[in-house]
Amino acid sequence: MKTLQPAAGVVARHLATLPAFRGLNASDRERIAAEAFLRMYTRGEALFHVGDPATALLGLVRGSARVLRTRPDGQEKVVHLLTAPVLVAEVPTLTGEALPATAVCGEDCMVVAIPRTVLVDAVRKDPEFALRILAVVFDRLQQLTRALARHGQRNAAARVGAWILARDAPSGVLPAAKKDVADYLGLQPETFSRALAVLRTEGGVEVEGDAFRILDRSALERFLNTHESS
Amino acid sequence: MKTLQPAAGVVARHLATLPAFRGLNASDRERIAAEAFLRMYTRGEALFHVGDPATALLGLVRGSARVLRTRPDGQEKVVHLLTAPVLVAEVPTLTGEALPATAVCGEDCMVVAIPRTVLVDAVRKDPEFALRILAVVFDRLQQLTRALARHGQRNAAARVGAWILARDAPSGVLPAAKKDVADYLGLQPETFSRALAVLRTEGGVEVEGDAFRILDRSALERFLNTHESS
DNA sequence: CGGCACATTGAGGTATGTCAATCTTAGTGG
DNA sequence: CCACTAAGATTGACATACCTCAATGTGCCG
Repeated sequence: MKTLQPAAGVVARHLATLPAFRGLNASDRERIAAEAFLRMYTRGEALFHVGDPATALLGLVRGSARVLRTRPDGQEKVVHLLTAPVLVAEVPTLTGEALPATAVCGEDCMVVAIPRTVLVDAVRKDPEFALRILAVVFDRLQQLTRALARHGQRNAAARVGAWILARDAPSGVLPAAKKDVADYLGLQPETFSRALAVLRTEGGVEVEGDAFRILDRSALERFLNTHESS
Repeated sequence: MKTLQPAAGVVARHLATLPAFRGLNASDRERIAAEAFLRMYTRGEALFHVGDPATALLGLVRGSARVLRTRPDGQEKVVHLLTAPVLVAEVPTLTGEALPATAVCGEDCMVVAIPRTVLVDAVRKDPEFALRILAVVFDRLQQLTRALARHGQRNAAARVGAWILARDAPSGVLPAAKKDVADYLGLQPETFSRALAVLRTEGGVEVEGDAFRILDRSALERFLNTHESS
């Protein structure tokens, strides 16, 4: 990890890319940016570990990361896949709780770190800002309940297909190594691999390395509909 | 659904049982209570439906309910099991989003409904209150990520055992019909039933009807440890 | 260029889903 | 208050999708 001292305004520009900060007026943003830090992380480095005090809200402005939860038996499960721009650890930072999970960079990342005190002040001064943060959290809750509803549901191929469709982009790059995406979807790497093979032949999806492309969206939707139930 | 006109102070007393409102000082609580409603629902009745506008925060003060998410194919999945006292729909109420799920009473319920405007005012006037709400939301996020991490993990019996252990009570009553608990845990009713049978013989757990009791906590923990992996 | 982690493909076992029949419980109405 | 009815719970038999183990292929980073 390396902390940068960027020119004034640079941090503010990065802030502006983040949800919840986009809606802020420019002067408030600059005020916050003045007290924030810019940090660089390298692939594989941890943004934070379970149990760490939440000293700052992190805005992931470049790169991607995975959030891991450690189970009693020591195994780790991917519970989130993060792609910039996105907020991380906003809730524990506000409530003062310890961080409940570990986050690891999937590639080199740039992060805007906003110290807890600065964030809490911002919420106190501007309740609307608190509501914007809540909107972000709401989104996260939605995603989680969706993921939960999806889990154990459908066969592996349909689950993967639904996830690709939910990415809402005709083409793109997997936000993590396949084994981590597999873990996130609750599958073994082998099953994930086979599921992709099925989607290639029947689902109108092209996958090469970590790049994917939806060749035939309607074919994919049809495939999902014909594999609705478990 | 039936709306009551209780004596002054009654609503305030119910409010005081709810997380996030407990910490409020008495006068603020009374002010909010004066503008809140008390509602009674009967078993099987819906507290709200997906897509409804979130007009009020609901404080479930008596009874229990299940929160359902409808999948594209029309099937429903239990994503939360609620037991009083607990807040429902606080986030969409604050952010003004539509309700993302449906909630159905598992038994007769009593609910304190706090109109959106009253809640938003309270948050605006008292940032500390906003943070307390965030703490509640944080808890929910935690539960969801835990549930997600648990899902697809371990065999059925271990998953059920872990859930019972997480209830954190030596004995109690299932918060919903077995089929709904099963659904919540991502299992078929039959599998759930068999899992309970295993826990009875090997896990030191007694189950009769909807009542359960942990006869031998260490036996249960040992059982879970020996069935760690999937 | 070499080593290692990841990805893919194959084969086989098993836990869980599915279908079906019986038993129990709770809610309804006489 | 009791009998009736329907929904839920349980148990068994069977099918299958996924996990596991293993071997090979591929790409990336040092």
